[in-house]
Amino acid sequence: MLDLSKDLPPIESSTMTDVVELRLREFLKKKSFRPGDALPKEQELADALGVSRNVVREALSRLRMLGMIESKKKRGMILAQPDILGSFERVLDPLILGPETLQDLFELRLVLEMGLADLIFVRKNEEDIQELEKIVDEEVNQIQKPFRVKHEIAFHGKLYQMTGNNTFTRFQSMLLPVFEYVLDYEIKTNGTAEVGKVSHRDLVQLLKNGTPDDFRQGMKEHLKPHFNRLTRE
Amino acid sequence: MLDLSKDLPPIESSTMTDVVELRLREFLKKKSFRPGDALPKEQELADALGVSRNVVREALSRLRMLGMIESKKKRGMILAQPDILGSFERVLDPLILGPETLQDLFELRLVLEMGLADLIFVRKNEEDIQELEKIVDEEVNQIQKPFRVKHEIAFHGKLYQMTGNNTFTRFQSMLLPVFEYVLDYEIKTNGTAEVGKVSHRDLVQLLKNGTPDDFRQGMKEHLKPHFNRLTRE
DNA sequence: CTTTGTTATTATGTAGAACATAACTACTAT
DNA sequence: ATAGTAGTTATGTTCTACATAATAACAAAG
Repeated sequence: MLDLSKDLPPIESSTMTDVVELRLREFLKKKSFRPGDALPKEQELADALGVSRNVVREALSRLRMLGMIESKKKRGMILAQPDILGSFERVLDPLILGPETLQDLFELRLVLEMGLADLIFVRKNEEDIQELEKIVDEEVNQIQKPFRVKHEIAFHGKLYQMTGNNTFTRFQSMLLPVFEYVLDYEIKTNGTAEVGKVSHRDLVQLLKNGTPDDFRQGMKEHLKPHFNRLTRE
Repeated sequence: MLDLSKDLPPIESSTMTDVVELRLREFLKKKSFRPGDALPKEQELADALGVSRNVVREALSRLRMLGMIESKKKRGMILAQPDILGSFERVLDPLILGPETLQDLFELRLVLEMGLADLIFVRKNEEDIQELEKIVDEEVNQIQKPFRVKHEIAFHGKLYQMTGNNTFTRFQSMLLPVFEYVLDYEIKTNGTAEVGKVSHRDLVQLLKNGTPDDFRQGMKEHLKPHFNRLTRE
């Protein structure tokens, strides 16, 4: 018997709302509105598109969630600068995401931290180093799990922040629950989460006296246990 | 005169739809539904929340866009695996994003490509190398701009694909318009976009015979012109 | 003449009812 | 047992109506 589902994939019927959402996004791009520009009112859009105001509102509600538009009571709607990470935030829940995606995100973290070195060295300053040292100092003798996690977050979070790249920083803080989740899973299955040979303190030293490549090598050692878990797909 | 807008930030009144969207997301997490589980029907949600079905639908429309739920005509709604990059895709338009965000994303690319080395070496195989060589061969003598961009995309895109990480690959292809935009801007202002000393062909050689760190060093040289543009914030 | 209070206007926010439609169920007929 | 039929139901869509807040225009007051 031949596999029908291969030759005849189920038709995906998009709803009016889907179409309107797409059309509106195209409209915003094509007209090359500038942020702050006023948009046509809902009823006008509905009339032009030939759908009910309700459908238009559902589509607009989506764009509003993405931050592409803002609506004020009488003034109408205005184009806004969308928040690229806002929608990310809503979806990034370890309990909802599938295991493949979680693995992808975990790998993303490894790649990011390995690639950060150059940017950090361009942007770092004395205060940053001092703050890192402070974090490391508080870390001593705190080996219980909740504290370790807290310092792990503080240390690596500070590294992202040192890039001066706000998108990075927010991205990292959003990915944190994912890392924690994967780590917990790792502990449950492997018994314990190994720790790399290079400590946070070592990394700070490399940051002060080393080159970007030195720091990157240190980071690689620090993350080694995680890298060892990577499989050939 | 003191700056009133500092001391008295405008109150942000969230609409019912915003609240309902939040409540629904909490509801989905709290009840720990599994993907595929059926959700209460719209009218029940509306009654429970004490709002009109219209508001619930606007909120559901958002979740549907995020891929968190799917609706079928009679069967009701079911929880789905959200697509973390889907919403990204809608927003990632260089014409809409602000210059700071574009800069952030450009830096993200540099960080990613510097960090990819280890993952690539874990996952690479003979076919990948051959395909890369093929891309490089076609590259020769094609120095007109559209062709150069095309090969640039083909080569670096293949690198991402070699990670076997689907999230990376999609991410990269979505970021492409941003890179192109920034590069065009660079050419317009600086006259021309410089090219690093290490060519694509060199990188392939490093991939075949070198270590991850060799490859990374090569990539750094390859991207050097871009790194040189980084400012101390 | 500027500031304050009032009113009218208007576009979004919210509600409710109604019908269309697709998908599912159960029954029926041959 | 298969195909055809009718009934049921939850989402998709439309329409109407009203609440509400922001704005403008104007009137009143110092």
